[in-house]
Amino acid sequence: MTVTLADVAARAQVSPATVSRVLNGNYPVASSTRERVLRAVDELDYVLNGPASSLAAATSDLVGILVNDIADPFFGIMAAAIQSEIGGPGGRAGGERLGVVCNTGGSPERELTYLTLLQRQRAAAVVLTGGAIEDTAHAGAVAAKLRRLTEAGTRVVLCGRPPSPEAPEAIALTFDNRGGGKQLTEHLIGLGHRRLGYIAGPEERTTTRHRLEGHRAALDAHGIEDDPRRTVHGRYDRRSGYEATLELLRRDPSLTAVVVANDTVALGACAALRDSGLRIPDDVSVAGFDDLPFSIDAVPALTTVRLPLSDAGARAGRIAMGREEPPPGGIATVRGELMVRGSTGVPRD
Amino acid sequence: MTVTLADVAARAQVSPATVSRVLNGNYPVASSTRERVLRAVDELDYVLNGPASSLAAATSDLVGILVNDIADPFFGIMAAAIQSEIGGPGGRAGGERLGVVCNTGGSPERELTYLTLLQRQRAAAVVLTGGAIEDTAHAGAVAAKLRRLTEAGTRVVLCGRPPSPEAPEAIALTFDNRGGGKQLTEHLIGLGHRRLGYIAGPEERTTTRHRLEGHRAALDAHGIEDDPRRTVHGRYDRRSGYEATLELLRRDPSLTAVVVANDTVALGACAALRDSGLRIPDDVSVAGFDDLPFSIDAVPALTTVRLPLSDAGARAGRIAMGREEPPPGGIATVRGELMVRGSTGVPRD
DNA sequence: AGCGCGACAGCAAGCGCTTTCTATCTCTTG
DNA sequence: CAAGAGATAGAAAGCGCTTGCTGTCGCGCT
Repeated sequence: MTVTLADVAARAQVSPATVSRVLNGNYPVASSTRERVLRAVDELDYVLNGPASSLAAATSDLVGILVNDIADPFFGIMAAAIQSEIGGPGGRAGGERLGVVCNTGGSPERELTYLTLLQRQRAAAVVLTGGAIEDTAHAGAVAAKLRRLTEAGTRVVLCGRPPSPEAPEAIALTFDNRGGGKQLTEHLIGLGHRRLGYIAGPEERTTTRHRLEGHRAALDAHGIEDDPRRTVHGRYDRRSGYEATLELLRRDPSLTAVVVANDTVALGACAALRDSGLRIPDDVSVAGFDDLPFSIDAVPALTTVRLPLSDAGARAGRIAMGREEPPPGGIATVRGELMVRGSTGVPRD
Repeated sequence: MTVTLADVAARAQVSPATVSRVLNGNYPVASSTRERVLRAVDELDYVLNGPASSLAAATSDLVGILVNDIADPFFGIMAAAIQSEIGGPGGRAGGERLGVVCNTGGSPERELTYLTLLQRQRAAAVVLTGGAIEDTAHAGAVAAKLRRLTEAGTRVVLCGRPPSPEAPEAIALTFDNRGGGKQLTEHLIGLGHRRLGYIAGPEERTTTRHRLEGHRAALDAHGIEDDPRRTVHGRYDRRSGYEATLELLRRDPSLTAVVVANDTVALGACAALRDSGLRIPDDVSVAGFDDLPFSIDAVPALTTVRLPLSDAGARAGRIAMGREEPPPGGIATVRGELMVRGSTGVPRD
């Protein structure tokens, strides 16, 4: 048998109520009593029964963090930052919460399932990270779930994800993907490039769309025609970047620059260019996005847009814990910073 | 008020017991009744109360995954694999479990706290990944916790972590770090290197120690003296690799090869060498460990030891779910595979 | 001296589910 | 055709905790 509150109470010669109060510290208890109780807890090696506690108190100490791909440092970094603000001994005592990260793998069903599971656990808060899927039905279902969660007292925070008009209660910390994409392409145009390829992420994703829109806005602003054949979609992985680059090169060998969905994909693009006998940036410039840790180690180092992943995550975590005021209007835009490095240069000839 | 089982029962005109049985599917229910219940569930948009359910059933559907650094793909990849086997809609219906990853940040206290939190939640299983901290007191405390968890019916699996003699109930899938380290150094020795630097991970970590032991075993086997000045310890990050390399070079500029704790650190080492005007592998060969996705994109591509992170994680996940037999004796060693690539070559002159 | 009040401690009523034990009812089977 | 075997459904007793409500003191006031 495991030790229960009652066992501790018996040992400390007090009522279960008192033990509960000592443990929760939300009610006056004489210090002598408290000590007696704590000693008993220690001696019996008592561990609170979470489910029972959550049931009785109608709240739990779970905080869910949804990520699209936990193996991707983009999410890993955010998740680490969020979790560090959420609990365990990282935060100060009192609100000892269990920050749990759930990997949706980018699948709509899994996203919904996790949300349900979290709702079932009566989570204290939920943080959704990264781009959303742009499917009306799915977006509606998610919004409905978020609304339900909010109603049930769960705090909902979006981190690096655009606000949902259908779930306005959710606090949103959005990345300025459009602005970042624009900066990147403008940088390239400024260097003199006119024939730019674009390797986009998966379709139907807000992140993909926004970055691409920024790119197009830049082209447009400089009167460069946007040839649709110069854009290729793919997954957010290295392999995809490799293949997309080959495809782009096949379609138009005269490209002088390639703007890529993110750094991971950009690495694949670089590999494809090298394997095609092209030098970076002499023959083709390459630009990534996110500024993940390894990007500076690419050879040449990747020009990219740095997103303050860690800061944004930490802030989202604090908001989720109710430890920081939400931004006015419930929405804040987080900007990226253009990092010009060796992978971009003036076009050949 | 949120919807309860009783509400559903009323609506479906059955008893709460029947609703529970329909939901759990562990008791015969006439299909007409089942349908009526399911319809009611749907109409009322009912979501089970997890804590109540866990309390009554004395089990929960939580599975904890402890990682040292969630921002590190090494852990991210394992966590993704474990989680994919654990639940959400990834697995087949029935065992819908919430796989939650907890980031200890390599801190002993956080590790223990998370273990307690999971114990409190009456987790169904716990998977500990990555190297353990070699501190007698802490190891003892962890072992004690694991024993308690096991006693309480929580399945405990170690993935990429050596078995603990004090907690023999835990199933262990260990990486052959020693063997991998040895292979790497032997490869270098085979190429003709005699003055090898070694950049180790943090001290007091099993992974660090084992890889280093493998390195030394190889040196020893070939009669090469192990000059302690050729070994530097550091953290598992890029920065640390950069600094350690500079230090190594300062101590002995005649080094012709550097064996590094892992790929991330190796990237930093490469950067330091480049910044020092040394070519890889012409002047100095570099070898990493783990074969993370970006390692092949380093220039030159990193020679390293590939660990089947994903496979091992998946297997650990299945074992944790009781869906696969544990290895005989509860311990299995997972070997790495030497990947020879461009970053290692014959020594100069 | 009599009261009121603050500071503690305990009682007991749930929280929403699971599950054992029982009660029916419908079929087989001898 | 009676009786035992299944197949279903319900009643009710918790699971271990939290918390509103009741005491019970001891003490400062009037």
